[in-house]
Amino acid sequence: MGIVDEKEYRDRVYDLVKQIPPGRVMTYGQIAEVLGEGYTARTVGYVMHGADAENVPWQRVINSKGMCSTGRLTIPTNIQQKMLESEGVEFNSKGRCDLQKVIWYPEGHSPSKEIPTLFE
DNA sequence: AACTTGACGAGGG
DNA sequence: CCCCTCGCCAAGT
Repeated sequence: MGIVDEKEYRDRVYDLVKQIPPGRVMTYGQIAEVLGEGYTARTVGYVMHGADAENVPWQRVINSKGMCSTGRLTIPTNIQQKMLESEGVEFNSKGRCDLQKVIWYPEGHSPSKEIPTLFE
């Protein structure tokens, strides 16, 4: 009808992130892949800036290497990792976690490419 | 309206 | 494995 009932670009990202269970993670690229056209890993990362204000579990979104990408801006380095560790995600000395263990996909979606093994 | 900036990722060296 | 470059696209200047 008249009023646009489409969700805002950002809300689609936030809604998906809210579905990630504690102790599990999704990567930026994975989110872009699930949401489809118009989304790229880069833009997903960009919209995540407003996530904490929207009550979104932003700490559950990490990069494709299994590392936390925060720490360059206002968010102190390692805060994200600490938050994930407190929900049970383990990181090695290089700050990487085993994506094969903790990565999460929404119902109906599965990995489209190989998930790299964590090499201690 | 043009240019710059990223909480990214794949590929090459 | 590490480092650099390039492509990506919304948002802010």
